[in-house]
Amino acid sequence: MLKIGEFSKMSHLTIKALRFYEKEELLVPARIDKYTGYRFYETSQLETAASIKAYRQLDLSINEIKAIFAGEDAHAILMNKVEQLQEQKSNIDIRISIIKNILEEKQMKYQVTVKEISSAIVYYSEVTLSEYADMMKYIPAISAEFKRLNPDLKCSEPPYEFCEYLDGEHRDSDIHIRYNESVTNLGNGNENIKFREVPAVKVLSTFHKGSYENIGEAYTYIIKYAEENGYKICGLARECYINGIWNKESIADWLTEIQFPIEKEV
Amino acid sequence: MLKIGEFSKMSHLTIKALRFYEKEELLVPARIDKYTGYRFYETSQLETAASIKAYRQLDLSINEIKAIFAGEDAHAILMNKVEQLQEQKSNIDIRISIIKNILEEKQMKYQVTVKEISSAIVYYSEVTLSEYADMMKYIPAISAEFKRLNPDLKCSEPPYEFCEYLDGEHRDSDIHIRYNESVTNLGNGNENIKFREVPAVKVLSTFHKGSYENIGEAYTYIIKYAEENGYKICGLARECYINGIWNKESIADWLTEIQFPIEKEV
DNA sequence: CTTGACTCTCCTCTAAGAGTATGGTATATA
DNA sequence: TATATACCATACTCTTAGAGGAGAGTCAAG
Repeated sequence: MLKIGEFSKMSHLTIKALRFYEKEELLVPARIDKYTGYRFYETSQLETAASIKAYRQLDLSINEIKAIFAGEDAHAILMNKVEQLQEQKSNIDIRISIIKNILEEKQMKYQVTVKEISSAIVYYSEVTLSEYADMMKYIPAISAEFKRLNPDLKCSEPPYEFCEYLDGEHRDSDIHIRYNESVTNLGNGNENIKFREVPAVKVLSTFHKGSYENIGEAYTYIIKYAEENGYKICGLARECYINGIWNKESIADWLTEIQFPIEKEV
Repeated sequence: MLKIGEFSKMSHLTIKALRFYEKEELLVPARIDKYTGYRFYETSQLETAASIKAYRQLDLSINEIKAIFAGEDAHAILMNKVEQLQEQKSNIDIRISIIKNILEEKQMKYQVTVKEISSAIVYYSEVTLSEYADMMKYIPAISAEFKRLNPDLKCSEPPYEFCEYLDGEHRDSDIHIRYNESVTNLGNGNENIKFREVPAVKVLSTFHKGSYENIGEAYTYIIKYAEENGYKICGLARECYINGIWNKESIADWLTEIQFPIEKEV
């Protein structure tokens, strides 16, 4: 009979771990002294101890080991574990790729995140602007027309409004855009204003601060980021206006989120 | 000013996470109502929220993010993180390889673990046996001679005794072996009994149960295991006698540990 | 005034032990 | 026999990054 310290040395498991395994009923001492509470192990229990240690080194949880000891299909459990490990590995690969990407850039002006956007009902309107600056006249006009047609229809809270650029390329004139704003229900449209449901989607998101002049950088960055980290863009970018001339005096305070729908992580 | 629920929706962070980030002083609401305790955020804080989210997706800890926000060298932190992730990945690779190895075997008779053996002083004796069965006469004789030479020298508790096979191949006769037993101090030797210090080493370990007849299986298994999982064997195998004829009647209860020194995980 | 939607704080829970405090036990020595 | 030391016991807290829930206060609409 071995006291816990001796058994600990022979099994190369810590005393803490041995006591813990007893509590978990994974490795119960052969005898426990009734009066002193001292635990006594048999050398034959070294085998079980070694099994536990081997399984733990494979990253199996205590419960998985218990299941194996209880006679559950060890093969299935191990195959399952391989899958888990593979997935962990591919997650790590993505992270490494992203960090390396950031390190190469030497600066971290843009932080890109993955978000799940849930589906929403929006009213929308398409128009061709002669120049970018017309946007700030166009949006209030659309918004006003929507309100006139649907005086009782509420916009979502918090608001979700975004612009899509339909040309698929950057333009300084004749900019064909679609303005969207999320609402609670379908409403009345006309030739300018229509309704649709935009489906739930994953997006790559980043925030651009300040003037719209150099917002192109954010687009460039996020597109490069997607390419280099294995995300596939599967839709038009959404430009979401959070702060701008309508509520912030200082251009430095303007804030715009850019979202790129993606298919899935590869 | 946005209430926590609104800010949560816009930032795609949970309310729980936002309150947690406040407690950690990572993202403190722009204003907290003195009487109600309600948190109010500014839209401009979405940027910080996005940064936190981006860093979390890269698996940076809260403390690392705090360090970056506090102006510490983000580059260094990220490079450090890449190293961490690489290491995690190679650990996972080893585990996957081992599990696949096990799955191919279809049976799991042997569990292999990695152990750190600390350095020890041993007395040892080398001899050539005409047959394997002579071992059980030889060991008690050595042990007796050691005691005669060193009546006051104690063996380690718990005992650590092992045999090394010096031939580097399996033999049925003329077996050249070295028997070692760990003691607390150097002692008196002679032409049969010598002392040395065996250095600390990592070993692959497995337990063999039952008769010595088919102990070769354990050797085969562990060698194959080492090869297939990138461990490099860097020394003679040690056969450690735990239970045997001297204390167990039933052959089925005999227990032997086999240890293979390894260099490092590749 | 009530209802329902929000929000608050405070508590516990996660995995697998490590660390520490306090007190009992075994054994060797003086 | 008394004690010093090594060992063992239980019980508590701590680790990550929040999630889940209880119970109570707050806000806006009807």
